[in-house]
Amino acid sequence: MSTDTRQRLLDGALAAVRHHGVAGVSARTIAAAAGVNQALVFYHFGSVDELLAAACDAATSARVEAYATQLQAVRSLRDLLDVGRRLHEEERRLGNVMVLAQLLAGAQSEPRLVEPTARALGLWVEQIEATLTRVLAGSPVAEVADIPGLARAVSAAFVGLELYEGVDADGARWALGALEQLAVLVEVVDDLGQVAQRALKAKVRRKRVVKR
Amino acid sequence: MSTDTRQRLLDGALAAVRHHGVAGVSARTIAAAAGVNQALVFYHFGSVDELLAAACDAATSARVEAYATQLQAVRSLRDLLDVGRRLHEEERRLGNVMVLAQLLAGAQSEPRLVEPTARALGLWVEQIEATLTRVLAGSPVAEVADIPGLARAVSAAFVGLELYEGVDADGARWALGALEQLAVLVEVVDDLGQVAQRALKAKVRRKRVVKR
DNA sequence: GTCTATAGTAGGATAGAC
DNA sequence: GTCTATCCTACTATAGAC
Repeated sequence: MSTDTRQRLLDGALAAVRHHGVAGVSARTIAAAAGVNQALVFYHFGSVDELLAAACDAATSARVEAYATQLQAVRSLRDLLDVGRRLHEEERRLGNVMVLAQLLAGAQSEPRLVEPTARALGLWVEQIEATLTRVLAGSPVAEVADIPGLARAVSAAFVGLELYEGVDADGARWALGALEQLAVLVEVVDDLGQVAQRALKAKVRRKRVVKR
Repeated sequence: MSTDTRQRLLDGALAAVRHHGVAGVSARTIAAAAGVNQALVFYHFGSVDELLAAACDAATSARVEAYATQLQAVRSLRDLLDVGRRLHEEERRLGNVMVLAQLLAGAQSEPRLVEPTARALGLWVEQIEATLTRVLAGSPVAEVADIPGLARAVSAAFVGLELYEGVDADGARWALGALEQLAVLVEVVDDLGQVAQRALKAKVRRKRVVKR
């Protein structure tokens, strides 16, 4: 059946990227992973790049959707850290972040991959941004933090950490732990009394004025 | 001359990775960029991967050395941000972060690239860690922040940002701006009076105990 | 050390049988 | 829709002339 083969190719493309990286992926390795004939890559998708683009789109939408409800339930920074850690571990286990990292690397010199990878990363950014906005509402941190920018930084950082993990697993775990600990600082600030918070906000505003 | 050709190949390798990515780099593209014959890649380095490894090593040592004195002169967070921004812009202009990102992507499925890329990233981590340790000494932030872990997180994040920049330049700039602004929070905390700082430190310690 | 030439392999893509 | 067969290109790597 056609739809079945298409799906096998989409799955095979992800598997091949996980296993061989962008540098080693080809119509042949994808077809092998999918258990179908090599010519079908071109029949169904036209070219290897277009198949990779489609696979990236499909995989990311599916994963983001799977986490949307969990993220929407997040109300505190502590919740966010819990969901974030679960999300990171699961995506890593499924190899999805790796695929995104590899395709981003490929997109740097393959224009046809730019749009799909940007869109995929954009889907994650969207979710993270909405969640951060909700969680940090009213916090003094919201005075300093540019939340849309922060959501983008977090997304990019996870890609970098994934690549780092591949060459130094201990170092990457260390880095991840440090980021989680850093969130404690935000909690501490949020737990300050009203008076101290107001003083802090004032200080922050003064700094920002000076800075510009 | 031999040493001249070796150098041309090392430079050519970096140029080729910048231009074609790991996925598109080959003995031929490197030789073309170096303006030498393709067979010399194998004569001087044995294989493409070994040349890439050597180029990665050489380039990173050179760049880290070039920044070591500037980083050692950093005494405040404001200094660090200034040097950090200059460093980031220059490395980006030279395309060095891109090379590291591409080789990290390649290393995920090419074991021979693991050691050189880990070492290259390690050189940056070393510098950043030493600088952070110096700058944050005595700050309440040092109570929460696991500095070695943070140095690793920062290094990995820059790699991710570089890849992000390739598919969404505006988003990446936004992210970078957000991270710089976040540093203001640290400054604010550092500028608190003695009493407030002591109170904050105590709060942080309590949090950490609870957390474990 | 550097070049030419070439063997051998892998990949993109298409034509045509089924 | 799927498979076989095939063309063409680009690659790694080496042998051998200079």
